[in-house]
Amino acid sequence: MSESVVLDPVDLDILRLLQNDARTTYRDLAAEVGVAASTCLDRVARLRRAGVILGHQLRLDPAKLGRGLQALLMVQVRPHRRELVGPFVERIRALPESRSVFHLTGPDDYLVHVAVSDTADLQRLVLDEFTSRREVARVETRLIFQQWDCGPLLPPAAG
Amino acid sequence: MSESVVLDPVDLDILRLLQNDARTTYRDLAAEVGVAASTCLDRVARLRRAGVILGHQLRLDPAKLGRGLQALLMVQVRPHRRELVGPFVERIRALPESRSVFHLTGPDDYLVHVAVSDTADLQRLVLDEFTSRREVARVETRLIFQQWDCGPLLPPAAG
DNA sequence: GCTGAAACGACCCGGCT
DNA sequence: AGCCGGGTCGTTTCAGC
Repeated sequence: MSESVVLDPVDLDILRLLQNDARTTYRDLAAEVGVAASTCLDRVARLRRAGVILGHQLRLDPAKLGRGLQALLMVQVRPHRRELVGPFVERIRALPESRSVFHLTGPDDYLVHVAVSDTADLQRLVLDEFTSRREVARVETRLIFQQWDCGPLLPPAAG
Repeated sequence: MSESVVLDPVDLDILRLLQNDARTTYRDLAAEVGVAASTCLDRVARLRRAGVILGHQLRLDPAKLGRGLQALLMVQVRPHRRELVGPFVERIRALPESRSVFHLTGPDDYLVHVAVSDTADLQRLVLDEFTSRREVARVETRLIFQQWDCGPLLPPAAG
């Protein structure tokens, strides 16, 4: 499923540029990477088919949508068995406050990134949707002061 | 900076659809939400100007790029002063392995989401880029088994 | 906010290296 | 095979209503 794909420098340039702005036209792309526009089209289609490109996503500002407070919830689910954690994850994913969910190694089984209106909203979320659940053994809440996104995700230098 | 913006049901529908596929054409968008294509264009431009829409991003599969292992690093930076943490964050952001960085409340000051090739690569990253730094007091590494993205980020129901 | 028309970009195809 | 160039068609975009 996740076999590595052979990517030449042109592919990497294309990905690098599209990571900055996924709406860059093939014409501009072509001018930057030094091939014809139609070739860019072919390359992108190939990367899409190969599963390297998963999709185009809109990045929104949570604060502008009335969700100015973000937090990470570290959750222990006990007992940690498939028939319990499957429904748990699906319930959490369906919450409008959830942004992403991680299943982790370590003492905390899950980490949930949430965006809420304020601390009262956060308290409600934690109490009603997490600690009230029988399978949730423990929740630790960490507020997010600030978040940074990092440079484009690209393969190791060695190729 | 992050004042809330007035969004009517048409704006919300547009955001909801674009979150699913940011490449939906204005023509299709218009048909779905029940306004003219040019109106959709105006709405999106307005949402962009208002800062609700931050940008269009390509979602890539880290595994396909030779980064099949992801982890969260919880980092204590001591002393936790501006002149130390500013450069620390910038250095971490510049690493090709970094995906995002969070400044948090709680015992761990920073959480860093990284994507690496394998455990050897992760060990190298932790030893060379984190624990070897004087300002890094402690690093706790949690592997990511699985990650889920959640539904579209939208305002609280009350509107 | 809609309509229609002009400009623009995406995309397909046939030939070329 | 992969790359290019042009032609066609759909989309975006803007002026006027």
